[in-house]
Amino acid sequence: MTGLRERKKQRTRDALVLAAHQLFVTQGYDTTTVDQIAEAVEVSQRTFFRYFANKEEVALFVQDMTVRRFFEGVCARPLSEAPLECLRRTLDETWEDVGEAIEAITPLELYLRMCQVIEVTPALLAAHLRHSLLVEQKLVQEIARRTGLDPERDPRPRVLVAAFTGVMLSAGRHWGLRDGVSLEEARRVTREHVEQLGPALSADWRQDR
Amino acid sequence: MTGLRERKKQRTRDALVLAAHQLFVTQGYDTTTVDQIAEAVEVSQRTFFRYFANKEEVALFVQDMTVRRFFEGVCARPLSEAPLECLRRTLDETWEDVGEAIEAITPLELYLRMCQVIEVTPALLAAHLRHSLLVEQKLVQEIARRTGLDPERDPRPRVLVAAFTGVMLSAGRHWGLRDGVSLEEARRVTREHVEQLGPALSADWRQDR
DNA sequence: GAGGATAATGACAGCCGCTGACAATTGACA
DNA sequence: TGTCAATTGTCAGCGGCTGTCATTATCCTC
Repeated sequence: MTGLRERKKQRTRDALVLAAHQLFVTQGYDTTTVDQIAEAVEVSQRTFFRYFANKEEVALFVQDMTVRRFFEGVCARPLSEAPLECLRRTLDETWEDVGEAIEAITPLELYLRMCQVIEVTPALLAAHLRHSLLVEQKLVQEIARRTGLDPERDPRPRVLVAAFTGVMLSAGRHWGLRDGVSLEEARRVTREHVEQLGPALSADWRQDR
Repeated sequence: MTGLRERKKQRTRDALVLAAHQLFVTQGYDTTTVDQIAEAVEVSQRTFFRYFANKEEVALFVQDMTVRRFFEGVCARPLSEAPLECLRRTLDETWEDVGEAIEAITPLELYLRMCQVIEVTPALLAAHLRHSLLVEQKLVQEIARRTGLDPERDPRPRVLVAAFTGVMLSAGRHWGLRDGVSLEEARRVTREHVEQLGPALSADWRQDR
C-alpha cells in the first residue's frame, strides 16, 4: 500500500517532530534554531522547510492533529443531538483516541511538556490561537449544516462555536500553566470549564458552586 | 507640560503608524518592508525598532488601544452590575470614545481598512488573537475582583470572559470580512452577537429568531 | 534488470526581520 | 555655555525563510 519513498518521508517527518519537541522542551523554542533540528535528524535546513512551512508548524504539529480529530468527531455525531450537546459529547468521547494518536508520533509526556512550552512562548501561542480559529470556522460550517441554518445570516452557530472554543482554549491554558500535567487532568479541567458555561452566563453568581 | 523632545517622539511614532497603515492597506502587510516604512518617515530602520518591538506592533497599535479602552471601561463600572451585564454595558458605552481616540491618530476610514487587512493576514491575525488573550487575562482578574472570587479556584470568571471575548472576536471577524465597513455597522454586529450568547447555548434552536 | 520519468534532497545565494554595539547628534537643565 | 542624558544613525551579524539548480534516490515500464 505504501512505497518505500512514502515510508521514508513519514519517518523523516516524525523524526523532525520528535527532535524538535525534545529541543524545544529542553532548551526553549526561541533559542532553538532550525539548523539544530535539521542537524539532529541529519538533513539539510532546506529539507526541513520542505516538510514544515515554518518553525511554528513543527511545534504545533501534534497539537493540530488533536484539534483535527476533535473536528472529525463532531462531524461523525448523530444529527439528533443539539449543537452544544454534540460538542460536549465529542469532547468526552474523543479523549482516548487522541491519546493513542499522539503516542504514535511522540511519547505522551513529551507532548504534555510541549503544551506547556506553547503556552509560555508568545510566537507559539499566537500561532496556536490562529490555528484554533481555522478549526472554529470549520466547526461553524458543520454546526450550521447540522441545524440547517445559513451560517452567514444566522449568528447562532458562530456565537455558540466562538463561546465554546473560547472556553476550551481557556481551559487548556489553565491546565497547561499548572505544574503537574496529565491527560486525565486535562480532561477533568476541560469538562469542568464547559460545564460552567451556562452558570457563568447567568445573571447571579451568588450561590456557591 | 511636554518638552520638545517628548513632542518630537510622539510625532515620529504617529507618523510611523500612519505611514505603516497606508502602506499595509495599499500594498499588503507581507509585501511591505520595515525599510519602506522607515524611509517614508525618513528615519533609519533601527529607529523604527526602537519605537515598535516588531512589524506587527505598528500594525496593531491602534487596535490594541481600542481594546485597552474597553478594559478600562470595565474597570470603571459600578460593582452592583452582574458580570455579564457589566461587559455588555461597557461595550455599548465605550463606542463613541473609542472612535474619537482612533481619529486622534489616524483617519477612521484608514483604520477600518486596516482592520480588514488584519483579518486576512495570518501573521497579524495571530498577533491580534494573542494580544486579545492578554486583555482577556486582565479581564478575568477584574471580574474576579468585582465578584470577590478567587480566579484560580472558581472557573466562572475564566469561563465567562473566555466566552465573551470569543464571541466578540467572532463578531469582529464577521464584520471585518464584509465589504462595507463602518463603526456603526461594527457596533450593530457586535451587539447582535453578544445578544445571541444566551439563546445559542440553549438546547433547542427550533424557534426562529 | 536496465532505462527513463519523477520525486526528494543538498548546496548556495540572497532577502527580510530583528538585535547589539558604538559613535554622533540633539534636547534638557544648571 | 557647558555638561549630562536621551535619541538617532551606521554597521555588522544572526536566524527564518525562499528560489534555483545540480545531484541523488525511488518508481514504473519494458
